[in-house]
Amino acid sequence: MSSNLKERILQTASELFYRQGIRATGVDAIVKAAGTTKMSLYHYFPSKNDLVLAHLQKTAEIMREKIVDGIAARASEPKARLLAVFDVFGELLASDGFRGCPFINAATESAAEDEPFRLASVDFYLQFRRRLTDLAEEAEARQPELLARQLSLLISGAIVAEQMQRNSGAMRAARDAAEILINRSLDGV
Amino acid sequence: MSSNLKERILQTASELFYRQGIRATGVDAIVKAAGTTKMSLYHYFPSKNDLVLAHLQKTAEIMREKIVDGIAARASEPKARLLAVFDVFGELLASDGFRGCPFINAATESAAEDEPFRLASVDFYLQFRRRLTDLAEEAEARQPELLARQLSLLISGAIVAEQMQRNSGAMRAARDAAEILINRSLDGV
DNA sequence: AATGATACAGACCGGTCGGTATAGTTGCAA
DNA sequence: TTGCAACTATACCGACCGGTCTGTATCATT
Repeated sequence: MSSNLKERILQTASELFYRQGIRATGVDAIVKAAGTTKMSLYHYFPSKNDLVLAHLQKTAEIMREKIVDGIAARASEPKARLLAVFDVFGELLASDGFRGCPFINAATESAAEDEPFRLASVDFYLQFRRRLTDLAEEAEARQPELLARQLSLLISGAIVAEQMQRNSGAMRAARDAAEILINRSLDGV
Repeated sequence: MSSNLKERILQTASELFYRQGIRATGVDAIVKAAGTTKMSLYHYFPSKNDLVLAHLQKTAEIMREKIVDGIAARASEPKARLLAVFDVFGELLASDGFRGCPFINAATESAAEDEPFRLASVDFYLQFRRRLTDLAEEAEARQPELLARQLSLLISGAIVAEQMQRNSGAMRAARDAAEILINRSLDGV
């Protein structure tokens, strides 16, 4: 049985990293918010970087789950499932603590090209696009890869737009555009 | 005539802010790279925040110029000018030092909702969308605001996609999608 | 009663942060 | 030649950074 202190530290760190940014969140702040001590934190996570990495991996898992479940709960037909992705994200963008995509943010905060948690972010992004490609193939799109890439552009764009300005209806506009692109790619309309 | 030391400091700071991030760039690093001293820097810019603000304003002006000139150099017909925007950005994304959109990055780095340089970023974003709306109106799009917003989503999305993975052809895919949306909005095809 | 794991308490390290103070140097104009 | 402004040089400030240190309290197992 894994320690729940470790979980609590990771949970607290995740929230702070997402809310304030990774660089902007000091180890002391995490320790204080989690109600523990530095020694305990460094017992479970050898360095801040390891903690960041754990945060990104956990977040990736949660996000994947939310997306998959959200799609399944909304639609079963291939074409409708492609559109459901936008509804899932629309809900995420509308939630209170929304501060943009954790992975885009992390990639932006990491200066160097090869920083470990930059790779984790890229990884999530590629996996997400892969998932969209699968959906596009199931829907028998004419160019599944192209369609998936375009839909992912719309989603990423809407995320950063909403991060700039809340309640701008960005995801709604993205969904409308997606509908056109999907129809065009499926029926040639 | 304004001092060229001030210009040199601002220029140096701009490069470092963009290349390494704003938070990650210390005042000492700027001073050293510009070959001057802290006292001179603080003579022209009362605080690092003022320097950041000046950097964003200058960058915004340069970007606006590049976009306007780039469009004018490529097309004159309203519809072609809408598409030319994507070619302009395509060139920017392909340039060597590309590290994403300075304004998206700045907005991501600013934790608080009301940080001054977050507002500067939002401002540029809104002005850009406004410019797209003007182009869409000139092209007699049926819903100029909606079309402009959707095109801006594609562009923002392509920027962050390219930031995650270089030479991914994101802007090309965005352009293809844009063509479909534009045609649809103009001719009802 | 002794052991070992878990966690807490808090001082401490070298280094960097943004920003300031004081003093010295240059070059140009009256 | 004097004076003044632009600029340099450098030491310094308190605060914070990530990370390590010694030591102690708790508690279940043996």
